[in-house]
Amino acid sequence: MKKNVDFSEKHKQIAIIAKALSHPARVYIIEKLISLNDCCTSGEMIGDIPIARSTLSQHLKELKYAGLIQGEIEPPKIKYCINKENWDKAKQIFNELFK
Amino acid sequence: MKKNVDFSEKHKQIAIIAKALSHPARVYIIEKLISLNDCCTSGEMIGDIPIARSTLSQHLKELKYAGLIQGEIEPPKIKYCINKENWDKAKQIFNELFK
DNA sequence: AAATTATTTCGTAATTTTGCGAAATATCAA
DNA sequence: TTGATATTTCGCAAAATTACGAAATAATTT
Repeated sequence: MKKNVDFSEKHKQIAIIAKALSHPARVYIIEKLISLNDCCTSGEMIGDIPIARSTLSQHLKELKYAGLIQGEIEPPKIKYCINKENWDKAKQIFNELFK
Repeated sequence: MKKNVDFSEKHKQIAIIAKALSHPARVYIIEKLISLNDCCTSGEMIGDIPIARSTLSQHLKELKYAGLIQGEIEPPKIKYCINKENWDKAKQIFNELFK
């Protein structure tokens, strides 16, 4: 006997973005990329935060999965950048919520 | 051997608020209270979402703990309301992030 | 080919989150 | 005082998150 209701798509979407921003490491990454207004490697981030490289890598992966960032390979480095399109969508959704 | 760095207070604060909003049930609760521009009991919420009463209660507790809502006892009901002061703070912080 | 550099993936452990139903709590009505 | 109403707390289980170090990958330099 299941209830004939579900969370709305909008509420799910907000939750997904909020979840992506629900760890200080991920907030740091996003703010870094925004404030630089440029891309950045994980090696350039690791010195600022108290976690291991492999853990940082996991957080980058999550942000990528959520669509908020993207990685550009530039051997032997990987430059991470804001995914502007999706970030703008997130912006809209949150500006609406916090209107 | 620990690194001599920590996440900034601001990044931690953003993460805490984002975490509070990282589940569709909690987004639903917040939006409900905002759109009503009024308070609301858990009984008035439960019909709209696919979770048990006890689970809803837990989500309300988390939002209360995060400071985003508050409960006003009006026996035998409890009316939940936005904590306007803290919601406005959250607004500021996120409007800054999504500027 | 071996070493170096930058980063990720793997394996694992500890902790937190999410969820439920049953039982508890508290107030009001009959 | 018994019953009805509204909601929470408890006990538990399943799943997800966070974290680390070791090993793997991939490209370049020596």
